[in-house]
Amino acid sequence: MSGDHEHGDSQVNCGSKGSDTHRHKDKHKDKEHRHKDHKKDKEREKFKHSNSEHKEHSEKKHRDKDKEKLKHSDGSSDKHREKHKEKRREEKIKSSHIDRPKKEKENGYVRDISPAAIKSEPEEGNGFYPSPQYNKTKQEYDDEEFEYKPKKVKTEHDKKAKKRKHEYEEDDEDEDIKPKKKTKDKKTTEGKKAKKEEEEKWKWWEEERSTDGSKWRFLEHKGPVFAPPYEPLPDKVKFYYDGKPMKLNAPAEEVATFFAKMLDHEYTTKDIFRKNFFKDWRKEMTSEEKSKISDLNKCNFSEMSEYFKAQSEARKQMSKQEKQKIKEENERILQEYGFCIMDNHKERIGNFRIEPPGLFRGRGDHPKMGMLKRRIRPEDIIINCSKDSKHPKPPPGTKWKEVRHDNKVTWLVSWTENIQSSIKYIMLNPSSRIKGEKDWQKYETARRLKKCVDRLRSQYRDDWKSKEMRIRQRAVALYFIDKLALRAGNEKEEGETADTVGCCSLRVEHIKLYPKMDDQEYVVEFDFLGKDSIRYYNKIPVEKRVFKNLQLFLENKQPEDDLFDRLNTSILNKHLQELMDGLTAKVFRTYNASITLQQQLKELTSPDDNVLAKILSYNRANRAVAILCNHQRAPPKTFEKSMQTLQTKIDEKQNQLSAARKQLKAAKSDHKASHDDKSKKAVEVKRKAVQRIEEQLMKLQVQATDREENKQIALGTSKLNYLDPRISVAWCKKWSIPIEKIYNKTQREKFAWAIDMAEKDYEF
DNA sequence: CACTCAACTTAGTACCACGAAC
DNA sequence: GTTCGTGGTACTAAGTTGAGTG
Repeated sequence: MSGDHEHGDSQVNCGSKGSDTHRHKDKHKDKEHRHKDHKKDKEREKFKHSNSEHKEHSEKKHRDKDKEKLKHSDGSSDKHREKHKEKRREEKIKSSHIDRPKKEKENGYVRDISPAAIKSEPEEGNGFYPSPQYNKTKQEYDDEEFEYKPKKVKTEHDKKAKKRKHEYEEDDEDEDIKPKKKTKDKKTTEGKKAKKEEEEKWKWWEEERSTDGSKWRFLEHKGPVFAPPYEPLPDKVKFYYDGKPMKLNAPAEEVATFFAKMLDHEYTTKDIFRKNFFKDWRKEMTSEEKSKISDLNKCNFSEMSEYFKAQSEARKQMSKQEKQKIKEENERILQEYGFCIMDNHKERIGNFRIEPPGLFRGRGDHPKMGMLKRRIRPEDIIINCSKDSKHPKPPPGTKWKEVRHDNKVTWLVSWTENIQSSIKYIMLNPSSRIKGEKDWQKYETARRLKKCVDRLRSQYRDDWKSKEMRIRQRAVALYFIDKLALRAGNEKEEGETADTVGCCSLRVEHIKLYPKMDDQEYVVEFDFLGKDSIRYYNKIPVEKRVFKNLQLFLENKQPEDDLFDRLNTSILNKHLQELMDGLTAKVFRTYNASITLQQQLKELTSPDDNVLAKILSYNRANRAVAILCNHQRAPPKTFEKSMQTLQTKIDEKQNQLSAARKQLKAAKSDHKASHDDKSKKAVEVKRKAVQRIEEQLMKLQVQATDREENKQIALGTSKLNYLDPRISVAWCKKWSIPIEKIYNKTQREKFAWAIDMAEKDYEF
């Protein structure tokens, strides 16, 4: 059998990302660049998949081949992808991924996600977390399935408003969405302070939601805050071209300052960056400037750069008063522009400042890095607000592009950005009702998935055997999304963005198959750049059937061909929608993240631990999720050093401890000798001292462990976006941990709904 | 379908204010 | 008082999703 597929191994090759992209771990270095014969590729495409027979599926084989299956050849859907590939092949050869600190999943946390892994325990201080869905027993699955019961909101709120059911989806019976008038009336009569306080306490989650698709009924705001106008450089600060000073006109000078400000960033050494910058810069020049300045290498921005450095230095040196003044001014702007009135409530706006002009910095190997992000003017701005509200005024002498009154959307201001021509928005803060409701709903959808995930899993397992290629691909992709928490993976337009992929857009070059690896069978090695060009690297054993399917998918393909050539996110999501209302690929991430947290908390929290140790356990549980979701960060620049100082402290403490112990011993023998009260007291005192130092030491050690484990893991993203906050709240309540230890102020604001409603027995 | 666009969520990083350490 | 280190935030890029269109 396997004989048929042995080519899989040699042929599948992660060629192109090359060592430049992933420079560290030697083990990934072995990739070769094998996209030599580009010209042939196109032709090969035509023939691809021509021999897709498989012994492995011999029973079905006959039915398979002439039908759908392996029905690669009708290829209509392949077509559109072709055009990109050529280019990719060429570019890849030299493409060097931008030199951001490389991050890898390979940090000692690679999870064992083999189905067999039932157990999960942190391993010698070096976290080791199994796949979420497999660390429970079958029994657990069964139990959980129907255990869920909607919980009541705190009783004292019950009378206030008609309660929404906790089950979001079920509350569409009676509609009675009258604005809570009383709030408003009070507000207008009372002072600002009182109003603010009241707003902070507004429990939107106890009110009815609108069901007609409108997002609000009333919306009033002050519009955006524009970037400050350009201030030309003082004459003494000169720009030199080819060694000669040259005064630039304001527009060109401004763009030059953008570059000057980035001078010590390595971005400015990148060819693409420089090329894009120079091209856009020239557009701002007068024809005279344009004719003179023809080579970026002859440009000397250093005086400008020095000037800005001096300025920022001066800013740091400002007196307290000056700083205070600036702070106050910012506060004033915040008060004026940072809030809006939405449906009788004053709500915080997320980003009320328009993005200032500058040079575009994409992430990863972005083809557009260095391009000029142009200044946004009032004429570019679309305002969205209520018809009957006081409309925001454009700055004197200017006009808005448009004022509209669309309550089917949540944004207040939008404009089109010039790099990708995408639309940017000003929206509300996460603490707002409109964001909170959505967030809550997201977790409810994930909980619904929990109820039917078993069904779905057995379904996709069945589909691995389908005779239709598209269904097999869909099923394998879904398996990855579920098991590995991969993102959906939309297609992207080549040349517009960095070359990154998600599940559906994985290419042949991104996986390697190992029928055997060490003591494991059917190992798949993933190595690709995901969102934000963060590397995903993982080796996992998969089920045989998956493995065989992958071999099938890889047949006769080139490294740059799509692994799932008969699948895209739209197909996948349509399928998911049929399986469960509201189900999309990303729900799996939410679900798996949250369920993992819950399980890990259960497993890792020891009742006897003190608060500190419990928090460490929480962080570890959180970390398991971050690892699952591949949330990485650059190790802080000061990491080594700060670890060092911490270690020094620990050593000191240890010395202290042994000294204290000695003293205790001495006191004890003293007491033995004399047996008097005084010596007894001394013993007690010493004992206490030892205890105290032990505690301090432990605290330090916990801190060190936590920090070490966190070196390149970012907890924030999962905490903010994937973990049902009610799990954390419940955990805090259960173990009497102050919520402040888990969520900072901003987070508490965002999760106010959860903090208010979750009790200690909350089950995700 | 394929393709585009709009809207909204998710993401990492730069930077700075603030409190601890000196 | 000054420096140091760090948590919190602001910023904005980069995803996902679904609707509309031809």
